[in-house]
Amino acid sequence: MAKNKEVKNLDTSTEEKIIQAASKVFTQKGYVATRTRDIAEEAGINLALLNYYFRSKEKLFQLIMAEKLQLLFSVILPIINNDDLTLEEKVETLVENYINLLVDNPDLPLFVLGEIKANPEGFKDRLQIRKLLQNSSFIRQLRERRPNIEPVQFITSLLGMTVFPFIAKQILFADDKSFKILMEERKVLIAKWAKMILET
Amino acid sequence: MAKNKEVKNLDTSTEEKIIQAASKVFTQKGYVATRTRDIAEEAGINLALLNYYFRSKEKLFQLIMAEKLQLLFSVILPIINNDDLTLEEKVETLVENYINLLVDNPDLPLFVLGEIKANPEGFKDRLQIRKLLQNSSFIRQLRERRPNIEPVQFITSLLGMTVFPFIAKQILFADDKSFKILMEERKVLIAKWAKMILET
DNA sequence: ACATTTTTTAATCATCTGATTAAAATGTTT
DNA sequence: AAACATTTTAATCAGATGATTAAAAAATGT
Repeated sequence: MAKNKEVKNLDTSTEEKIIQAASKVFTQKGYVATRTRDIAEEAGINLALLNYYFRSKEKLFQLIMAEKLQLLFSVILPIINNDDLTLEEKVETLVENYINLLVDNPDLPLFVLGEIKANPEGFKDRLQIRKLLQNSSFIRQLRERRPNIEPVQFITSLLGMTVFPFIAKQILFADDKSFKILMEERKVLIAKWAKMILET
Repeated sequence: MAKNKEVKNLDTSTEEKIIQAASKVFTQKGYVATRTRDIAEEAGINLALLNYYFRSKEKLFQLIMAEKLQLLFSVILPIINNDDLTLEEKVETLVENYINLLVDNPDLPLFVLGEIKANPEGFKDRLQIRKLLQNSSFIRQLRERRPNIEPVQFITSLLGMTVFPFIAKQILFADDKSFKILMEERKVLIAKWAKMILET
C-alpha cells in the first residue's frame, strides 16, 4: 500500500496537478463556465479521476476559492494591523505588495468578485473584511489624520486605483508587456497620489 | 392580422417584456449562468416564445450587450470630446454622470467586464475605446497639463475610483442605503482628488 | 511471487438546458 | 361569421455536463 502520499511523486502529484489545473481554469473562466472536463484535460488526467480525488466540482471549487481568499487576505491583514507602520508606510507597502500579487495573478480580482456576486450567501461568513478593517490600526490612523473623510472612501479609492487596472486590463491597455511596465510605474504613482489625498 | 406591433400593448409588448427580463437576468448573472428559462419566467412568458421572438439565447444576449455598451459610451464619449470643457470640467462631469449611471445600473461594470474577459474576440471590433480615447481632447489636455504622466495612468485611477466601489460593493459596503449616500459624497471627493493629482 | 491497496480508465447514467415542433388560442380583416 | 395571420403553449429533442460504476492497471508491503 502507499501510505505516504508525500513521497510518491515529488515534483507533481496527481492531486497537486488537479489543484493546479482547477486553479487555472476556475480563475480564468469562473465556476459556471468551467467544465470538470476542462480541468481534467488541463491536468492531463481522466474526468472520473477528478471525482475520485475531490468528491465534486463544488468541493474542488471551495478549495480553490479558499486558497485565493487566503492569498488576498495574507497581503492585506498583516499590513493594516501592523502598529509599527505609519499611515504612509502602510499605504506604500499595501500598494507595492498588492500590485506584486496581482501582476502574478491578474485574474484574481474579477474571479473573486464575480463569484461573490454570483453567490453572496456562500461568502457571508468568510467575508468579514469590513469587520477586520473596522478594528484595524489602519482605520484608526485614517480617522485621526482625516476626521472629516469616511475611511471607506479613502480605502475604496486606494483599492480602486490599485485593483481596477487588472479588472479593466482588456479594455484600457494595449499589450501585456506595456501593461506590466505601467503597473510598476503605478506603485509609486498611487502611493504618491494617496499621500496627497491624506495631506490635504 | 396585426400589422402595427406598436399599437397592441401600449404599456409593455411581449417583445419589450422579454428584453426587460433579459436585461435584468443577464446583467445580474452573466451569460453562461443565465438560463433562457430564467428569462422566460422573469418575463412571465413561456420558454418557446423566447426563441420565437429572438432566434437564440446568443442573439438576445447580443442585443442586450449592445444596449449596455451604448449606455456606457453615451456617457463618456460626448464629454471627453467636448472641446468647450476644460480638463477640470471634464473630470467633474465625467465623475458626476458616471456615478449617476452606475447608481441606477450597479451591475453594469461587473457584467460588461466579465463578458469581455469571457469572450475577448467578440469585442475586438466594438471596443476601440483606446482609440477613441487616444484622439480625444481629453487626452490632449492631459498631456499638456501633465506631460510627465502617462494619460492612461490618470484615467485608470479616475475610472478606478469611480467604478470600483460598484464592483466591490458586496465586500466594502454594509447596506444599500448607506452605499448610495456614500456614492453621492464620492462625486465631489473624486473630483477634488483628481484635480489635486492634476495640480501637483 | 503474491496479496492488498491505491490509482487510472472506459463506459454509462441522469439531469439540465437550448432549441424545435406541431397544434391550439387569439386577434384582425373582409 | 369565415378566412387568415399572429401569438402562445405543451411536449419533445438533442446535446452537454456532473457524477457514478465496475473493472483494469500500477504501486506497495510481506
